[in-house]
Amino acid sequence: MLVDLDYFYAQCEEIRNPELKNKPIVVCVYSGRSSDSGAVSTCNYIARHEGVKSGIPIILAKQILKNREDAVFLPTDHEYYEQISQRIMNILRGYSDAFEQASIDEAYLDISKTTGGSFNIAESSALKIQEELMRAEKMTCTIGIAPDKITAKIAADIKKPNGLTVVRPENLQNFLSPLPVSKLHGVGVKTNKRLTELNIHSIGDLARTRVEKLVDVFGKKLGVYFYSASNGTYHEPVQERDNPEQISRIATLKEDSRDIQLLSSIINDLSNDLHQSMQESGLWFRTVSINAVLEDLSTLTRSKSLESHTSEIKVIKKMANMIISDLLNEVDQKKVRRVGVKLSELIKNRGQTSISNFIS
DNA sequence: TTCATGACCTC
DNA sequence: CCTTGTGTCATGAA
Repeated sequence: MLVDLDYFYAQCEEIRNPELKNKPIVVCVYSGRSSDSGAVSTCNYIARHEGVKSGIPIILAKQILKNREDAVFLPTDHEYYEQISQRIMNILRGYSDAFEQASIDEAYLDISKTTGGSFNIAESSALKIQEELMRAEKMTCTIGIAPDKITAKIAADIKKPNGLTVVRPENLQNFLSPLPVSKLHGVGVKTNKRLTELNIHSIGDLARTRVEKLVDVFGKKLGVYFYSASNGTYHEPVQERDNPEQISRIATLKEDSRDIQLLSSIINDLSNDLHQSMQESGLWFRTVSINAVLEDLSTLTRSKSLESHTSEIKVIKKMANMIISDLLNEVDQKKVRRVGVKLSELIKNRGQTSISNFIS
């Protein structure tokens, strides 16, 4: 079962302030370059019906909604959404044999045992979940149920918001085969184009393609994945995600620059933020990366690794500053538009009690 | 094998 | 007109 919380950030805002419920709500990530620079994170369905969607520039959303005087534009309040998410995830976990939170607003539940494999029982569990989330948090969600994670996710996409779609094993092939390959998790614009060039349009087309050919074109992992997912034989288990692999912060500069003083101070802020978050979760790092988006929107990454893990803020700043000055030299005249710091090769530190310490 | 990097994807 | 954050994989060099 895949549970997807509907238009999550915007719905959180509706819950905080129910008066907004009959207005178009647009939750925005403001970049600070100019008053309305930035992009739309999420919006409610009233805004969607007018043509607003995730990812478009805020200024374009304002254009689209210029005749809706009731439109509301809000900045993201991640802490608040996180609190609601955590409470809901705890409720959902209670319905599952195994639980996997995929993002702030999505979770997979293995319900094989609790339902004894019955899709009818699964369907009524889904309705119960929807009732409970409404009662406890006033939140709607959309649920997909299927024999595997990939199909459950596609199923949830069929009817939303507040929807429920069940794909039973006997309908699996018929459900999947007519769908466009772009419905598959992992097929974005680029991959879709490559598949189209191979005359592979539907998931059925993909299922009929020899796995050797897919591996040839897309590599081992993706090729095998496409083959099993399209044939409904993707059997990856639902499993709790452990510590993150990496943690990063990124900022957009007020204006493009290559002033090392300025860049350095931004990097220090990002480093402080990262360090705090590492402390809270008891993580140590071994690799520091700098990600830069230049004025021409090209991006590049540079990284350095230590011999052993550490949690020292001084080390983050020192490495990050070394990398950024090298990087400025490398790109000679180009200015920087955005800069980010990433810590990776993470481990849970000693002294912090956790299951992972006992495993290793 | 490990490291560094870019491409791509998702939300 | 162009945000933020997390993750996977392929590739080539060390």
